[in-house]
Amino acid sequence: MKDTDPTVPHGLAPRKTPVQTRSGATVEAIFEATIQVLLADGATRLTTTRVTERAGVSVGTLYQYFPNKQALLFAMLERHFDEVVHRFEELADTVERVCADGPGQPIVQLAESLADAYVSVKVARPDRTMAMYQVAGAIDRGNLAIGLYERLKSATVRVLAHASDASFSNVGPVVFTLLSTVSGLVRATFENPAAGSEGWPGCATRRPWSPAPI
Amino acid sequence: MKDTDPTVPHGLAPRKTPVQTRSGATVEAIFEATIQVLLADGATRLTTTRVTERAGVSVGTLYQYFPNKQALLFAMLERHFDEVVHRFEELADTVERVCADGPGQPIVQLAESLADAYVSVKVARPDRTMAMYQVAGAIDRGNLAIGLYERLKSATVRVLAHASDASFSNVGPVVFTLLSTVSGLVRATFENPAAGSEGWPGCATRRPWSPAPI
DNA sequence: ACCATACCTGAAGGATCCTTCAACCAATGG
DNA sequence: CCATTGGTTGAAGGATCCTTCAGGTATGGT
Repeated sequence: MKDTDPTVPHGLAPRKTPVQTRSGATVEAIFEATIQVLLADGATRLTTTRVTERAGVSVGTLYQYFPNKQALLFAMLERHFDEVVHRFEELADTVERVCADGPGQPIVQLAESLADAYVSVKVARPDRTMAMYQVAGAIDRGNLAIGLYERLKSATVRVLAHASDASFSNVGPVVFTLLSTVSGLVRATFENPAAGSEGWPGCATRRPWSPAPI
Repeated sequence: MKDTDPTVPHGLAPRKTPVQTRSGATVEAIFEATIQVLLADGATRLTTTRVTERAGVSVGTLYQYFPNKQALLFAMLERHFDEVVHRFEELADTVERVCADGPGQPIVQLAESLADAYVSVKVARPDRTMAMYQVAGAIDRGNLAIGLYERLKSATVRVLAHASDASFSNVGPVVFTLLSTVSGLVRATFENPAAGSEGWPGCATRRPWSPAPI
């Protein structure tokens, strides 16, 4: 009965969902261990055995919840992304409530709120953010975001609709550009802490290297 | 005597450089095959055997030029990035020649030229661009760009210096932001052709999926 | 306290994969 | 034309890695 969700690529759906509290903690430990292994050993050395060892459980346990390694990574990606989406929807709700029947807010302020929402999720868990960057390329994201991106987009549109000094005839490109540039800047900053903070007032540069945008 | 270049991480330096034309073609074929395998089978299925099969050479040949798989990917990344840098330096030369002792150009135009330079390299070889995105996360980029990013930065600074209507007290953050946002937008467009072109006047949307910014 | 279920274990099968090396072919220049 | 150096081959060793499954343990509702 599983593996029917059209938004999840074939063979990547979780095998079962934890029902007892113990197993809930187990899956959580596996997720956390995956991040640690990813940051410590890199994506190429990410192994089901290494993950389960670090999580303090047996390999078989992992395969109880995920049909294969890809499914584990996919689930992590989905979870992380869902958090961003959720944060955006919260912001949209707030903005709608505040600007219920007022004049709205300046577009600059709305854009800053959106950027803040995005950054806040990333900064809250830098390790997870970095881990996601590592696997994002190697994963078959397929139609991961076919629904998730739509939600992100509509939340953004809802926010942008309350601009007091701007209105968009077609928001599509606007939203895409906004999200792409913000995520690009954030990603570059995470991956190049040296170059990212260098020269910025009040930012201390620590690491002496600076890989650049591919 | 090899593996002494401080800008190349330990163990990732090429074993030897082709000297005859035949071997030059071989290495080129290996690079090309790597891209194809990357796009066809994904990063996780990228295998030295698969690459050499597709390149029409033997496995041993690959290991004659690269000490290991990582080194091959690293060399590709370096080569691709070097092309971007080169394109930027060309642009800087051109701008300096044109604005030799004139009033310079509007900052908007200079920024557009820079963006164009970046995009032109990416668009010239979409396959290679996509391949780079796939491996960029999984590769130990280490100090890949410690020198390469400096060149990219200084070329950008040289261009920006000829703005007729702007001057920057510290260009560091400006350059970083410019490059990060442009690369972010380009990457998102490459990875999400649907969402990237949707709603843009004169852009035909083809694919029905749209993974979003991680 | 008891039992149906949920959950966990970890050795082992089977499948790749990375890398080497000894033997063999091709080119270049004197 | 021949010797030297450059280039290629591909089977095989050794190392992981993914995934399963039969057997055992914990949980929580009754």
